[in-house]
Amino acid sequence: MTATVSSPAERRRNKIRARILSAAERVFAREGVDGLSIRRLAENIDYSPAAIYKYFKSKDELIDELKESFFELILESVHKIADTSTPFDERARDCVATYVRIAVEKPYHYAAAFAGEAAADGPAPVDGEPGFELSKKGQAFNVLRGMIAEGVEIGAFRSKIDPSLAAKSVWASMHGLTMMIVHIPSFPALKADQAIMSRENFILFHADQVIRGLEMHHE
Amino acid sequence: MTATVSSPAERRRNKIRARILSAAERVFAREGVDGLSIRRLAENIDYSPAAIYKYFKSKDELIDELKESFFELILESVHKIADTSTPFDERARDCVATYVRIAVEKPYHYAAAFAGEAAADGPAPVDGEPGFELSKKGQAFNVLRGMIAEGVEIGAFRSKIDPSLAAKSVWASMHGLTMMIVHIPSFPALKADQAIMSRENFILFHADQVIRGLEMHHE
DNA sequence: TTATTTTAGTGAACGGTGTTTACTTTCTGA
DNA sequence: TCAGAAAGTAAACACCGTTCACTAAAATAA
Repeated sequence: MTATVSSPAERRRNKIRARILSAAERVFAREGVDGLSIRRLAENIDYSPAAIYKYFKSKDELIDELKESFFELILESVHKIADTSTPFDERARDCVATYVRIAVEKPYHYAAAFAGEAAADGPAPVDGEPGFELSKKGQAFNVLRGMIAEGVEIGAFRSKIDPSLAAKSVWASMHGLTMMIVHIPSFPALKADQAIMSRENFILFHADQVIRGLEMHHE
Repeated sequence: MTATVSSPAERRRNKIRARILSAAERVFAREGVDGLSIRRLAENIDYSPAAIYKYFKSKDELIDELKESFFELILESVHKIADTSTPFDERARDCVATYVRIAVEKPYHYAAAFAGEAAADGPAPVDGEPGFELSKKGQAFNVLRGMIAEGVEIGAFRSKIDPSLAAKSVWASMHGLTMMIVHIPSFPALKADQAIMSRENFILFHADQVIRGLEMHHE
């Protein structure tokens, strides 16, 4: 279908670019941004350090691509669940829980995806700013907003809720849990004299808690 | 009252240590952990870089002290509100909102306080592990747990809630909002066609949302 | 007071980082 | 075929945290 617009040279170039990225991905997933140095990376793929700069403007740009494709993974997974036909409550809970689960599997990716922004590429786009809607992160946010709008429509959530606003609040809450788990390996450990809750169950508990904040109160 | 256990030498030493810390604090608050280099710091206070190591074992140790005294500030502020006699609902909301406000005033401190842990000093202590109760972070957590326990006692919160567990969930939610604001300067921006909510109001909205998750549902 | 030991502070170096520049080689399009 | 672009490199620049051998000064013991 798609005409082969790429020349052989171009294809070879993309292949090497991809090889660099995949080598970077391996190191980054295991050791994070500090463990990944241009020099080590270059040695891994048998190039000189300077060669990397023929393919990427900077280390930041390289890592940005890793982060973006990581969020693509999250987006796919969440989308898959959002499109299910399971009952709304369950679906909503699974959605947010999945977000956390995937993120926790690649802690360095997730942490870096947020940590880098303030310093680097200038202020990161948020909902309502150009660029956000296009980013994978932005698309994931839109899925979340859609679900909340659906909840309001079917009467599960309070009617005065603004989906955009609520989505940000829910996102913040799930982001917080994720960061906690990512940064504090033993989270959520509990005192010896109390019932120990597994991480998986805590994720569900937290998701329930967050969703409950949106629900109708029949008083 | 307190006997002067410190020799003149010791006092002078502490004074220089404090001068190093305060110079570090200034740079760190403005430029974060990456902007603060031992070499720059040494130049600021007219010492050689090596001199710093007579007072601190490593850069990490120095920064740990900045983080700890930052959380002392948070703890103080939250404690002050928790001990008020204002109505419970309001008090709870102010408590969590204050946590976010203080954190946002020193974004680099807050981010570093969590980001550093996974890599550096070994796994950070959580509730139930030795060391946590003593840290300022741990003490702040205990204030939060106390408030939730009070809410359960007076019947404002669902009775089946375990305060320790719920406190972790609430903490995660507020942590998430804080991180969002810290990392994404324009958070929570909204679309042009929607009502724009100020950061301050969003913090309160989020706090309400989180607390609502704990409340009794009268169905 | 003198002799000894501890402490404060330093300059130079080690091994590491991201990045740039000047240069050569290789490939490609006309 | 041949000019020009692109791929790749070695060497350097300007940083970084940290250590080590060393001197000078202060505290302690005799």
